[in-house]
Amino acid sequence: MGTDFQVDIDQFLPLRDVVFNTLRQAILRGELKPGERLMEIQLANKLGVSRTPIREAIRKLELEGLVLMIPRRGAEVAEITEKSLRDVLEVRGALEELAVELACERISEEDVDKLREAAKEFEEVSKGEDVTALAEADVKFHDIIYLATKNQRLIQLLYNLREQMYRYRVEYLKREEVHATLFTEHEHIIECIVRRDKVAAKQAISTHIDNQMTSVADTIRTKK
Amino acid sequence: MGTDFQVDIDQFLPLRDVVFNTLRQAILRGELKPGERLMEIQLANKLGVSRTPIREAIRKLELEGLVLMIPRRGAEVAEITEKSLRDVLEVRGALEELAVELACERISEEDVDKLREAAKEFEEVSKGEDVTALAEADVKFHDIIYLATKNQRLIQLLYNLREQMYRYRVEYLKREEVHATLFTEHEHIIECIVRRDKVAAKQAISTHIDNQMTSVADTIRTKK
DNA sequence: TGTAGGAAGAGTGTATACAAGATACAAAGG
DNA sequence: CCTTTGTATCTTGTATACACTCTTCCTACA
Repeated sequence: MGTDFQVDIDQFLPLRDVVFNTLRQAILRGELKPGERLMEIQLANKLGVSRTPIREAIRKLELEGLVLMIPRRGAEVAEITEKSLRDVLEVRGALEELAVELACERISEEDVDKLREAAKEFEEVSKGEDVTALAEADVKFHDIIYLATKNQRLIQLLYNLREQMYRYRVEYLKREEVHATLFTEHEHIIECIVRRDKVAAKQAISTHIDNQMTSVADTIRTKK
Repeated sequence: MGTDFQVDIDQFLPLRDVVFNTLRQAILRGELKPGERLMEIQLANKLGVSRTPIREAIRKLELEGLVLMIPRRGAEVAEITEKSLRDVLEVRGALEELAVELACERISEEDVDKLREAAKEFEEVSKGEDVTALAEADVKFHDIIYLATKNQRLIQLLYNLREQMYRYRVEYLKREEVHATLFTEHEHIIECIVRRDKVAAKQAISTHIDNQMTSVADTIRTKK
């Protein structure tokens, strides 16, 4: 009886981390636009904290390359150019290939089943209209592969690189004609992993990323 | 006539960056040992600054994974396990392969010449006893390849991954019997790049990294 | 003797205060 | 009319102060 005392986990997160996550999301989702200045007092007032947590959050954003520091002028949101996105995708491609390769070696039968489920769920969701849900289903699918690598450093880098493209990934998924292709690609990737066929798996994931690259490049050009 | 008034650029480095670099070096070179606590007041006194720059530096070290944050207890130097180094080397291997592949496509004739020079210099230095100089010569060689990729994100990641292994790399280079092998491998890599032979180049760099992995794993085991 | 309780100390988390550099604008001089 | 200089203001960089938590150790009581 009585209430379930569920602690709000955010309660225990230091403010700097709350601020960091907030700003990071805002930048990746395009709410804070490239070139926009991040002024400490202004942000502090807006978020209802002091300058200290703001500054500490900005230090992390700085190291992540999401903001550009100008001496004695503060931080501004880093520009995202087509070039910089291409750079990210090149790196991501290589690491995704590594990931499926390692997954072929290390994935458990259980996780293969999870992978099949995730692919199925992706197909289901793709029949609807909810692009955010679709993005999440896609994330879920790829996460299983990432985790199967058992390489913590790799997992962290892939999470990061994926988030860097959040905005553009959503644009990509808005194009309904790609949904079927994506599903087929997912199925193909699963097949390769089941057969533990590294070479084919790398090929498959590489195609998967290349398609995204082309689409993202288009999106950027037309949006500019 | 008159003097060139050249400003000391380091004069303008914010203290947080000085502290960040200092702590980073200390950790990577093993002066601050894994598990050791980084206490703010103590560090502040030692470095003659206040807690603020210390804290901001720690935020960056945190994001880089060099320190582990324990809530309300502060930062401690992250453990480096054999597993975590293997993880780093797996990732580094994949990115080095990407780098030579891109270098094959994008390197200029000029930079190929520089590469030859750097290899020669490495050979020269390897005749002496100065391990630090040898490490630097090796860095110089690989930097030329990195820069040839023209991929800023990749370059940054490779710099970072390399530094994470500074300690172990130096141990590796202390073993004189590997010097000749290294030189041969460098020569081979250059050949492949000159022929613009991506596949062979990837193979070559992969061997190069694998050798390091084996040696580093040995070093860790014996040191433990 | 062992354990519970509490007080003191140490250290982080957060806020604020102070210093100094950058910017913008206005006024003065050529 | 343009340039230059000075001043006011804004913002960052750094230091310090305060609050709160966790640990530790000592004491008192069972």
